[in-house]
Amino acid sequence: MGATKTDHFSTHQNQMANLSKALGHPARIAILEYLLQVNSCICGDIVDKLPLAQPTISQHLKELKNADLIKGTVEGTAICYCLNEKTLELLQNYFATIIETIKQKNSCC
Amino acid sequence: MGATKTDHFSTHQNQMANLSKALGHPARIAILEYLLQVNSCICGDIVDKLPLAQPTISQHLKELKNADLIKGTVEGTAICYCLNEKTLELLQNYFATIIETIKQKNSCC
DNA sequence: TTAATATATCGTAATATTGCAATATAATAA
DNA sequence: TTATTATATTGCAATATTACGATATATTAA
Repeated sequence: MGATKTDHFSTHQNQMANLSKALGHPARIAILEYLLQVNSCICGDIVDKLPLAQPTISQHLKELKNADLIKGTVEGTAICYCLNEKTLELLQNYFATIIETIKQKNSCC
Repeated sequence: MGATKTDHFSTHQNQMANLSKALGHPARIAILEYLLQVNSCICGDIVDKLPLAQPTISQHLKELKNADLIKGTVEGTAICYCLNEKTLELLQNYFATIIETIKQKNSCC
C-alpha cells in the first residue's frame, strides 16, 4: 500500500503531522527562515535565494501555503509571501506543552 | 529526480527538516503522544494502542529512533521506549525563536 | 533442549514526493 | 496590441515512504 491511514488518527494528530510534514524538507525550512529573516513580506526574490529551479520553489511554496504556514498576496506582477504567525504558534504551543508534560513526569530511562 | 538536495542546505536546516519529517506522519505523532501520556517508559504495548500492524509500528519506531526523538532500551523480552527530551527541546526552541522573531518584526501582510 | 513472546528485518506492492523542462497564466509596460 | 516579467501548472522520471505478510532474531519460561 503506502496510503497513509489518516482516518485512523485524530484530527489533531493529523493536523500536527501535516504541519510537521510541510516542514519536513530543507528547502521549505530555508524558505521559512528566509521569510523570517527579511523584515517584511517578500515579493519575488525567493527564487534567487535558493539553489532550486523556479517550478520547484513554486511547488514548495504551494505546500507551505496548503499547510497554512505562509500567506501569499498578489502584488502586481509579483506575489507577496509572508509567514503565518497563527499556524507557527500552533507548533510552538504543541512542543512547549510536550516539554512541559515531560518535565512534570517523575522519571524516564 | 526526487533526490532531496540535502547538500545544498545548511546542517541546521537539514536537522530541522529531518526532525519535522520524522513527525510528519499521524502514526508517529500518535506514538509520541502515547509515550507522553504514559507516565513512564513503555515496554511493549504500543502495538496494541495503534491501528497498525506490528511491522509497521516497528518501522515508525525506528524512524523516531533514527531522528533521536525516542530512546529504546532492551528490557528482557520487551523493549522499553521513551521520549528523548533533549531532541524535543530542539524543536521547542526552534519554534519559540521563530515566534519571538516574528513578534519583533514591525509588520506583515 | 523446545515453546512462547516480543520485536526487527526482508521483500514487495501501492502510493507519495521531489525536481525540472516545457508551457501556461496573469499583470504591467511599451 | 505586443513585449516583458513573475509565478503557476503540467507532465514525467527518479526516488522515497508506507503498509504488511512472511520470516528472522532474541529473550525468557518450561
